[in-house]
Amino acid sequence: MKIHDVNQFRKKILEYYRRNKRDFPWRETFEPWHILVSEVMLQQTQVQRVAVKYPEFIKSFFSPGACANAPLSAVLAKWQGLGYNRRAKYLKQTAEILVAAHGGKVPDTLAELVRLPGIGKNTAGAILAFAFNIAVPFIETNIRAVYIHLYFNDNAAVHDRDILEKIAATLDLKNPRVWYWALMDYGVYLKTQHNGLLQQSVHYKKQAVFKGSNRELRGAVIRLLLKEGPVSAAEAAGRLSKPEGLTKKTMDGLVKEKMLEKLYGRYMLREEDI
DNA sequence: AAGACGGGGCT
DNA sequence: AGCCCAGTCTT
Repeated sequence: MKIHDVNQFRKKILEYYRRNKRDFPWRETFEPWHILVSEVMLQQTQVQRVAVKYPEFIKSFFSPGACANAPLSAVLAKWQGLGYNRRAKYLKQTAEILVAAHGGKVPDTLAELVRLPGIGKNTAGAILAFAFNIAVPFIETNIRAVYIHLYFNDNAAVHDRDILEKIAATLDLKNPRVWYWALMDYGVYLKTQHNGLLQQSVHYKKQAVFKGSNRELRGAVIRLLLKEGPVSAAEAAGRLSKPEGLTKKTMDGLVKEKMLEKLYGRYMLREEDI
């Protein structure tokens, strides 16, 4: 189905939303730091998993100051289960910048937000909409599905730049917060009804296999370091082989990739860093 | 433009 | 065995 009338399109989305709104903890607050935290957590991570971790994380790091002052290991510990651990590092760095350069507050302009580590144009747009009710076009996987289905249904190679044009043309300037919530909820629904919507995007790409990868090993090593403190490669190998069920080939990365050294450096998990 | 970057749930 | 997840950063 193709939609040519903006009002018809808006009505369709908002009507669905009125009846099927999803409730999440981060939709019960407009507090910018809390919104920012939720948006970083939600990058490439299912809402159901974030819904479990978010409240506890917010309790521990209620303000940018609380996050900035905490050791990275503490932030990482609360992050476990969400994946992509560098986001926890970005979040702490962002908190430090907010304290040092923004009076401990989240800025309300796109230009300032995208300068923060781990915050790109899409997350920045989401923060502006959900924290400040400021309307800027941004794209995200569920929104992408909506526009592909309703505006580019017969196009097998849709570019985000063309979707963004439609997003701009249909933007709700009065209440972007509700509009984007509605778009996302409708996108989730559409994806249950139609297969392969996202494959119509030229930006679609398959993920590399996780099992047996360095990513799998890194995740396991981080968990071990957070639990046990600094260890040698030999100790790590001994502790990981059984409980984590890693293959020998995967474990070789500990030595070959100098995995421990890299992770100690990246996440400051040596004795002297803590 | 392509890869790196976690981990879990669902089919 | 794949597919996908409220993406960002680096090369």
